[in-house]
Amino acid sequence: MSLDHLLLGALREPASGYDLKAQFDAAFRYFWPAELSQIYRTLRRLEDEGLLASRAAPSEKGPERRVYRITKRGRTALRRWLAAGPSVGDDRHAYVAQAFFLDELANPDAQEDFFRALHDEFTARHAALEATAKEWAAEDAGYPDRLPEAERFRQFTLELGIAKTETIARWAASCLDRLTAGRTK
Amino acid sequence: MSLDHLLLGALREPASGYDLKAQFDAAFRYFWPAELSQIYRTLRRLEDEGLLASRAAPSEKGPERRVYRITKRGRTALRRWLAAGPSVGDDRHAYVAQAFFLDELANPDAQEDFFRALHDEFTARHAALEATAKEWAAEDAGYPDRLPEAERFRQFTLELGIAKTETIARWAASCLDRLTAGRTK
DNA sequence: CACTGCATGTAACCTGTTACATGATTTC
DNA sequence: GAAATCATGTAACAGGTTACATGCAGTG
Repeated sequence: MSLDHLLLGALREPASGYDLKAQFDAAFRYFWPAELSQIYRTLRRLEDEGLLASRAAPSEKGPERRVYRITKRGRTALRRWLAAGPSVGDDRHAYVAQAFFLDELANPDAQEDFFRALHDEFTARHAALEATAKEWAAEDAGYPDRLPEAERFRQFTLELGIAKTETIARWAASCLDRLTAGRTK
Repeated sequence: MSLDHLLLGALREPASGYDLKAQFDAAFRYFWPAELSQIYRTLRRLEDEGLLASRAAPSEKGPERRVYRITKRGRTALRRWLAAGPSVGDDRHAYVAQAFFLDELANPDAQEDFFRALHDEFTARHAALEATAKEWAAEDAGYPDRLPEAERFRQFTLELGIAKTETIARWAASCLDRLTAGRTK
């Protein structure tokens, strides 16, 4: 049910499904991607449940927009979700499973390529998040301390992304080192 | 389709669905949990596709077992998956989304409780993985270097789990510090 | 005889992805 | 007039969860 609550959270400011998709791509992508079709479907359901309300609004360009806002009951549901404490679900990481079975790839070059590719991927993700942090730093006075409350929590989540991608990239590099060390010895 | 390949990987040694569930709970839980009902369903499909073969076998206790083994085509599919390079899917972490909206919880105590709970959770997970590493160290001679190849890769995945849980626990502690610092100031 | 562990499964449901359909407005 | 962007949706499918059903064998 997390998509429900993400939409409730995002709709503290009124927005259309299309707007929300943009927000997901820009800000939520790293911890909760979502497709437009799913967003629309969920918005309608949340309205049926009374957690959202919508009205039609003219668009500056293109067809009519349906703009959603959160209701009191929606806000209550959002707060209840937050107050229930962190919901730490399951991890599903196919690349870890691949690493687990990598001895099946008897060729040492292929094994090394695997960890090299992982290292490159997470180094790139790390760099992208660092770049975002720099943008935020340039925009907000008082960064990174003395931020307004909402920005502070957003800052926290960005920091986690940076720390995690760095950890994974470092791990991949260390695996690669040990694999190549075993060969040249 | 990752569950398919996890089962193929696990079935380099023949096993029943029930055995596999035990293996998922013991070893794969941290990167790919799976329910029995899903395992059974998938095993049957993989047999239909010719990637697995099964035979009935008597059980020492309880009803007859259905023991699966991987076929040549299955092994090829497994190798192809590994050789295709790391498949880095999407992350979906509800607790990060909660942190993102945590300003909605106006009460500072509740905000701090959130990060305290996160810290405790990941510290516990970290400790559990460290304990597993110690067990492995006690069992395997030549740990942590000079391990047989298969064990080495399992060791790598365990290390990643340890490093990631530590990173997250540290991040939560740092958020908590900054929240409390802001209050007493 | 009840309980626990072994062992296999079905059915209903929920969530998320992919492909497709529709149509308006602005830009080249 | 074609392409890009805005904007909303439907349908089919894939993957995962939950609840339930069945039945054997050993233990207290």
